[in-house]
Amino acid sequence: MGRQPCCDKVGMKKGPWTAEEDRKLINFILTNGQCCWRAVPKLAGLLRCGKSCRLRWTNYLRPDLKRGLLSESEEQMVIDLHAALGNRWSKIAGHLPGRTDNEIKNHWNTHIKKKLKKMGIDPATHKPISISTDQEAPQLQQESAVSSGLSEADQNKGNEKSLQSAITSPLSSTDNSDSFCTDEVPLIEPHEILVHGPSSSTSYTSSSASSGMLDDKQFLSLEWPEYTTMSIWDDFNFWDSLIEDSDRKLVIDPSFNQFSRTLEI
DNA sequence: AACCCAGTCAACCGCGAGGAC
DNA sequence: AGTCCTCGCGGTTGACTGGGT
Repeated sequence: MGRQPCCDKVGMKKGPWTAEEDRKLINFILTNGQCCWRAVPKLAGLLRCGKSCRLRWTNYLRPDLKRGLLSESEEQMVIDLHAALGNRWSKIAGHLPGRTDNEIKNHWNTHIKKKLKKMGIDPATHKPISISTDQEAPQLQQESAVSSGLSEADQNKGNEKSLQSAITSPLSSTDNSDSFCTDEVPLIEPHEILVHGPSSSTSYTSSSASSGMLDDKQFLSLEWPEYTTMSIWDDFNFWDSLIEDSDRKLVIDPSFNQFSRTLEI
């Protein structure tokens, strides 16, 4: 029996997403939550396969995504995690809140690989490419290991274990109690996304929002605002605009995995 | 101005894991 | 136990962009 295609390719649209498609998908997910992806395009009125919808959402439309280049500390963390985990991008992404596996993978292939090679480090093994030809490499590698808290022995054996030491100093947290288990992909749990109101900082946390949880009664039905132009993120980040709006909170309904924008009463 | 080329990144493809039946 | 289905992952592709000539 042949493998079934992920979708009926006839009539399916491919290629870049249009603003209208984005709007439809966002609308649908905000209204219905993330359910069976296969059903999403049909229900949302999209001529896309479910896989494409899921990818678009997770890699681009999700509200908890950071945009822009990885910071130095994020980059260092990617290097450390890659040394421990290899090309397990989703695991690596799990330790970098707001970053996607695709984003990290791309960044690795386009920036970090080159950077490491320049430093005389083999990006695949994280070892010096050639000690005789590049005297800088050992020192640099040592620096890297020191900064990450990984000993060479750690790197050579028990990668999963050594990772623990690497990830207990995540950029995202000064409190180690919040560090992630390596086997867990700490995608932001719905109940964890919360934009604080005027009383707190404008930033939102993906690691611990317990102190800011809202009562269920505070959820109000969502009305997606009328952004009529192209990709609503292109000129400004819509979610940021929500965040910065001190009168509103952005939360996800924990029971339905459903986004709701709530008004602070 | 036109062309070429390398870099970047969004999106696609195919596979494996895991759950339901 | 076997089959089917869905989802998620990692590798790859290809469109787009900016710099160089």
